Amino acid sequence: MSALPSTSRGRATRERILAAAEAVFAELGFDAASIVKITERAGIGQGTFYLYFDGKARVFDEVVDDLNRRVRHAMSEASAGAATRLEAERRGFEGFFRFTADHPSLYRIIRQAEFVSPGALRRHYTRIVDGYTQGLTAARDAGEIGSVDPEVAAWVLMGIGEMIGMRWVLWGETREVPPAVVDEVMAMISRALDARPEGETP
Amino acid sequence: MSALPSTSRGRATRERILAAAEAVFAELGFDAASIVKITERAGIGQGTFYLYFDGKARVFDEVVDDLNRRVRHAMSEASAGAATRLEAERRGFEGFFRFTADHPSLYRIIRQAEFVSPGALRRHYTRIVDGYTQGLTAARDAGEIGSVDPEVAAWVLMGIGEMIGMRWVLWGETREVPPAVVDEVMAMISRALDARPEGETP
Amino acid sequence: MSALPSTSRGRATRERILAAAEAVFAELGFDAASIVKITERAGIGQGTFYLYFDGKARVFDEVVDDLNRRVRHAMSEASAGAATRLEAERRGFEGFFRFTADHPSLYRIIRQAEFVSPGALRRHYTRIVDGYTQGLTAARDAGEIGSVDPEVAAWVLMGIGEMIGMRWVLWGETREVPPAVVDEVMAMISRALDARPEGETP
Amino acid sequence: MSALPSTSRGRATRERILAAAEAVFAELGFDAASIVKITERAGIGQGTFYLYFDGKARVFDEVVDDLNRRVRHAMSEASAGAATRLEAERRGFEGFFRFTADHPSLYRIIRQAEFVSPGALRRHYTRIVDGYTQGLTAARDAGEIGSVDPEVAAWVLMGIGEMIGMRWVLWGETREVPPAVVDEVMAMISRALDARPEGETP
DNA sequence: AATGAATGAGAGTTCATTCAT
DNA sequence: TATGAATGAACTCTCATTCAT
Repeated sequence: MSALPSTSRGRATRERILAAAEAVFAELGFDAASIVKITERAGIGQGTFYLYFDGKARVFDEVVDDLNRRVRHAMSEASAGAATRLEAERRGFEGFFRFTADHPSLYRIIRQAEFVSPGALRRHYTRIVDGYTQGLTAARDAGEIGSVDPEVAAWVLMGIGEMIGMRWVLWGETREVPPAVVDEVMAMISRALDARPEGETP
Repeated sequence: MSALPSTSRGRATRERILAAAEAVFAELGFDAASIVKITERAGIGQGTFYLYFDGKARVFDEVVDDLNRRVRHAMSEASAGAATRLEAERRGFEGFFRFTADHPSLYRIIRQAEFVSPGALRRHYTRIVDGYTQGLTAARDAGEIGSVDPEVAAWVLMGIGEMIGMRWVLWGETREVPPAVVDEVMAMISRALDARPEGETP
Repeated sequence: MSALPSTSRGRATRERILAAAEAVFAELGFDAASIVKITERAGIGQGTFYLYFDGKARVFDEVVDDLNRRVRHAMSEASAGAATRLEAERRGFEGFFRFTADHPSLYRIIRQAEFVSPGALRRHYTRIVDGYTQGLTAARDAGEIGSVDPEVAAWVLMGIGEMIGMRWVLWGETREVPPAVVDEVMAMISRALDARPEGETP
Repeated sequence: MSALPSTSRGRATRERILAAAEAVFAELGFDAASIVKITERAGIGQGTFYLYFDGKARVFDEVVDDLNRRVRHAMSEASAGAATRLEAERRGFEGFFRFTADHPSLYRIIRQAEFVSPGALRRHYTRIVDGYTQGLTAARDAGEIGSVDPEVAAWVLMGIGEMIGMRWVLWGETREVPPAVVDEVMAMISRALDARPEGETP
């Protein structure tokens, strides 16, 4: 039975466990990650772990939720203040790629989520997609893009982001998506969405 | 040290193990899948397993390779005989979705590959993408599509296929991608690739 | 090192722990009973426990002693004022059965005593038997019963009480020894002790 | 999942585990007995244990059943060939005391049964008592003893045997019930059952 | 007098792998 | 070619106890 810590010392311990867990999960994967490894990295005793979490699966859930929150924050931060939807999209993508580069753990951890807690992967993607869908709906209503189905388009964007990030950030030599590739991708997305050049009306 | 079987009986045993392994991996994931479960489903003794495979990770590798071969076969089968590149693309996608629906194991198994044998996931995607790249290069040279970068476009397509398949085949109620969604996706892809209407020259 | 409490608040805390421990031991047994469970039921912090007792085994000892004291009290209360030794015996048995029915914990806890603190079980039985022995010695000297060996007879009575209580109180449907059974048992005991009818001299 | 051994080697291993478990349970009690201690004494690996038993509680059950079978066998062996019921009873008791002296484990193990597997203790006593009940019923019908209720009498005898055995075999200095005590007890039982001297008719 | 966070030893259990048959 | 009994390292998790506050 894990309890929420009531002292500031307890709160600090909890944070240390969470951070250690994220690192170990990213490095070894859920299965190979053991409580011993997590507590060792957190610099605490094994028993202490169970004071804060009910088990390995529970920390994992929290780590996933945490990453999800942070990646969405990074994306909305990045796209804030963009003039057009397309510009927002581009900056959002760039924010996503940057976050991926800084936290390769995202991919490694997220991809295991499905087996650990059913629905976690879907929840993760859906939360991000929802943001896209809202933006695309607004853009379509404003005439910035053609009459695409916002939900379908949102999942399409999600897939593109995932795969491009994986290919160039995770597997590429430069650990970042080269500007030329971003340009190419954005051009394709722009056409796919039937985006109007700035100021033009349909 | 496992050896390739020389008798037909041996070959049959090997196949039984492979099939059992795929089923068990799909059902339980790599880690929860145990040799006992695999051998029990294959109807053989535990020791027999090691006559054919050097360990759990090795069967897993073969299962992944096998699935990869089969999904690519399904896609090329489906797109064979299409008049245009876009038509081929559409049929390929449909073949991919169908295979996914028939073998949900694909997603479940592939996603674990990364932690089991490093590079397996990348190899899987790269093989499929290579097919796309060749097709797109030919299409571009033939003027069927605009002057997109074939490799970037191929990864974009891969991402779209993955995510749409996951969203509608795995998580959708109908366990298949609704035709309307396929249409919408194909329309977006068509625009993204700057595809010329049939017979038109740039 | 635990100390006897000097304040009334301390004394109250000690009692709360003792009561909680008895309940938890009866419910779960010595081993499954944990300090956390005991302190939770007592409504105190874990550390507080060690202010009053040196460890789990020590509280257990006190609980056993306490139960022993209470069961002997219940028996002597019940038999007080009986005219003959046999009547006293009958009432004592009835008191014992009643106590057992009210505190099934007695059996459960006593039976574990042996492994927790060596000698505890023997001490428990010996204390009760001593009471019997005294009574029987007096009865024999007064000619109320035949010339049986008081100690042997006392252990015989102890065994009968234990087993009859277990059989009918613990395992019986009515959770009490039916009067007919008590009658039958008392008749057997009466004959065994060669008890003289009231007023008769040998 | 434990399986019955199919080879003679397997059968031998199972026996070794059972014997080791009985010894360790008797020495340390159920809780303090650990799988490591049992397997060490059996001279096998820890994992091997689980090939034959599903867990600690299961071996315990088998050990209890085994002891019960053996004690009943010892008692019926001892009383076989007795001329009268009372003689049979005496010899049965002596057999019981002897078995207890040879296997002090009986008491120590049996007494824990209740907490380990509910009903085990009751089952143990009931099986022995059933034997008594049959004998007493026959004796009553043959006029060897008075018209006592056989079931009540049987539990009374069970209780006497238990307590006398505990007091003199387990806790006595001689580790056996002194003949004088046996005589005294048998005299009491004889009177309690209203046993007729041989050849006499009621 | 009271607390509860922290600990680490040890519990039961699983499983990939080996090897004598 | 096939077997399955045996293994021991490693796993998750519990808990009596300590101690700074």
